[in-house]
Amino acid sequence: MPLDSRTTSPARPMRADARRNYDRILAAAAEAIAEHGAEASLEEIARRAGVGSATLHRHFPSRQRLLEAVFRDKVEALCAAAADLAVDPDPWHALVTWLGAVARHAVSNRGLAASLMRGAHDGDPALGDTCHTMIINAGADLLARACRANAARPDVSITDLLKLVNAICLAVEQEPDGAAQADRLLTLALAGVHPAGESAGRKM
Amino acid sequence: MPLDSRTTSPARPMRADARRNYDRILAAAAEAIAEHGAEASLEEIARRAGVGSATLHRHFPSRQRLLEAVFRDKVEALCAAAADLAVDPDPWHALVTWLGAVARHAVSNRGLAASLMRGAHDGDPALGDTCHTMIINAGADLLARACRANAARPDVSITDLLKLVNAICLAVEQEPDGAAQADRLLTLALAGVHPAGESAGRKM
DNA sequence: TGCAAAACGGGGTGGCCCTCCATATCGTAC
DNA sequence: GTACGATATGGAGGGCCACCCCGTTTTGCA
Repeated sequence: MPLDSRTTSPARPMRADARRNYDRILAAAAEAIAEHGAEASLEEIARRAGVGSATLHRHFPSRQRLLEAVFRDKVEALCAAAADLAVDPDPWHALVTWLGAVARHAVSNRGLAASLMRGAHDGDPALGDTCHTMIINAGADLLARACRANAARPDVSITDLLKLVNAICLAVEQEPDGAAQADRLLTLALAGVHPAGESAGRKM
Repeated sequence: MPLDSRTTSPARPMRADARRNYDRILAAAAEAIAEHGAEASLEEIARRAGVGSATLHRHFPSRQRLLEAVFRDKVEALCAAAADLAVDPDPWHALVTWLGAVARHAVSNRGLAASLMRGAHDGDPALGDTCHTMIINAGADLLARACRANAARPDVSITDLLKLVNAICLAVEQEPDGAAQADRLLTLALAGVHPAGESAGRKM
């Protein structure tokens, strides 16, 4: 798993000490975020990692960057899950299952939802494959398949769906039974509020 | 409009200077929140109001309290709108219209959504009629009417709906075209993602 | 082994939230 | 009008934070 482009690209490899500190910070950040959420103190992360705060800021110029690095492997797992589901015989079921998985990850990794959402607009434009675009690409296939099977409305975009999922997770993030609530709300949103779902539901 | 219980209840009226500062802080907070969202600096609000930070903290022991005071009249407007819609001949339309209004308010008053959501659990329990419960009560009637008319699924609660609305607003809050996106997502969630909305949409 | 480039981190700056307490102001009783 | 207790004030200060500067150390290559 590439931790940083410079660790893999031959352009200019990281120095050994830099690499070591990078990894330490990442590990400390994962711990801290699990405990205190995405708002964890950067200074405490540096302290835990045994590096100066300047070193943390040099490796990760913004909190967003750090979150992306920490969550990258989790995001990759989601992308893999999407690939697996791409062969599910029921495209709608595949889509719904995957969105549920996204929601579960987002709820259990506090701050993932917010982090991914922010990535959409105020992240550095230079950063090509952020977690955000990775997830979008993974989901787009599932949605396209569902559309082709006429199982999803054609005017729905994957961005819409992911925003909905992230919105829900963001909202229930700090409730005790977040996972259950997220599941409930997501099901509700996907099914619609109308009892039989006839077209009246769309006239709004 | 009651600004503080002590301004109306005969128990112990506020002193004139206290009242003046209370109003100034409220006005400054409204300005600051409109500019910087609900995370606006409390110190800056105090500065704008021309009072010391201690005075702000005395009048509003928590940020939540301040937000509630600022948003109270807006919330009251929403409650009034709900009352008006309660006589709409089409209960589903009334419900949807009202939720749309809630969303519009939440988007245009950055932080309202988050503020109301937080009010649900970590607000002081002593605070009886928070904005949160005011809105819940207002919406419950509309939903009940829609249910009675078989226009909304009976297993949906007003809490679910409001959470959904707030989630959406929270998520699109800092996008440039927030209002449009919120509308889009809300419509989507209410209608469901399925094209015709047949029961498959609910099996998830 | 020598040395330039790369990386480091202590400490400073400025911001934030919140609290204490000496001081100023208000409302009332006379 | 004045005196006085209750009430309200706000500046100073503590603790925490993000972020940056720059003298020092480490690294890796020649």
